[in-house]
Amino acid sequence: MSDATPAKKPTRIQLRNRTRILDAALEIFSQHGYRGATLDQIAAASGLSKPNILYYFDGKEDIHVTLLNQLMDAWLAPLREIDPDGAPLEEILRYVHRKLEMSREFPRESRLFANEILQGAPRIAPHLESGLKPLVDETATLISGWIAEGKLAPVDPRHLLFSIWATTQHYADFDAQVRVLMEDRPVHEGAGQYLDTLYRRLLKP
Amino acid sequence: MSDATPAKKPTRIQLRNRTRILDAALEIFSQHGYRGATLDQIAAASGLSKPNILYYFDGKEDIHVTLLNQLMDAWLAPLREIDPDGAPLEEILRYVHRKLEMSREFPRESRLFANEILQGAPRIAPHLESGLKPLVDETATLISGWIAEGKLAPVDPRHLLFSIWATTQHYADFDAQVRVLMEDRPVHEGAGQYLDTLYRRLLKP
DNA sequence: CCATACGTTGACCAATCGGTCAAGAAATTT
DNA sequence: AAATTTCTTGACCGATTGGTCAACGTATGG
Repeated sequence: MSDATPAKKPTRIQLRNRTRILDAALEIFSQHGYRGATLDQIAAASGLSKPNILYYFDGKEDIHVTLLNQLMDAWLAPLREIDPDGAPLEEILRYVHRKLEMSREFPRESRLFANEILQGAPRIAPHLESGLKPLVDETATLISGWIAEGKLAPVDPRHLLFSIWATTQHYADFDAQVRVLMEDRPVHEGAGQYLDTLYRRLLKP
Repeated sequence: MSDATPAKKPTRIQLRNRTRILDAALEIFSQHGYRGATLDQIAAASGLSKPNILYYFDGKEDIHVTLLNQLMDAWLAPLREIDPDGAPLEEILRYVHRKLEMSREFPRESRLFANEILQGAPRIAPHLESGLKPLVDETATLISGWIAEGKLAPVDPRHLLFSIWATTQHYADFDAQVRVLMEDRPVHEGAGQYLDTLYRRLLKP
């Protein structure tokens, strides 16, 4: 986006170290939030010195913003993959399972996002407005069309999306609570089956 | 609970100031998280000086723990009010609406809780184990009984509770996102109607 | 009205924070 | 292998943090 620097050619070392830093930062930020994370923690987790980290990024906020930018793309991808020409119910269910899978595979990303929204989205608000909102509007129109054609039971498309996000991301964001309450039970399998039932019964015309 | 101090008689002033501090702290903690909140912010918000705050509480963590303790009670109350002798579907739906109402009326408490769980529940874990878990086990047994009697459609009771928490608390915890996507639309009314439909269709035998 | 406990605060402190800098170590180019 | 760019870091800095303390008000009961 705002790439003012020409940034001619990223060295092997640059690429490797930037990746290391971002991975360590994702771990720390998602665990402690923006304010709770410290550069020293990120330095320790990445195996680099603090000044060295500041050599690759302009500062703490720069690292955080970079992470959020990367995150938004991955976050929106599943929504983009909903096929307007597919079978409506199956398309929605595929989206649900995809989101649930992301909660299991990328819990740190989910928590990073949750932290940011919880604090009022101070750094990601522009992305919500310019990236997420148009896509949600578009998807809502698509779903409304499906409903009008009688291919889905009538529900508010936006609240439907909210509930899908809430129920799937819950397993990543509230993992600490889920783990206490589920003890040794297998969580993911049960969740997949439950959510499938939930949205199938809701949406079947 | 762990009231080691005799604490003979709380003065009028003590009660008033402790309340002030806790209210201010709830505002600050829920907005910035534990680490993001500062005693100076809490002092400013409560209208007291920082040393005065330390006169009423042993420290930052003491304030936070006190808030979480108060919160757990309020959090469990609706779950306790599910009537084993009531009509199953209506009891669950009443619980859903009650939780949604709490998200609207006490969003700060919801966000405080979400923050704590997101960080791995470092300070509230004991309460989850000793307070929430037994109650959830009990409720799960109750719901399983209702299902066995054919009064509810068969679903995993624990995942059902997770989805209720997730969908209702979402409107408080992700308010920043919801507000962007809903613009001027009335959020709460639509949410109530949507969730009613969602859980009615899921649970109707 | 005064003694004693309660309440309040400005000034201060050690620790930690994000960030700087100069100087040296490794690569890379010539 | 010399020159030049890239990479790395120990030492340091000002600002902020949670918390302390001595001194000063203020309520209250005898």
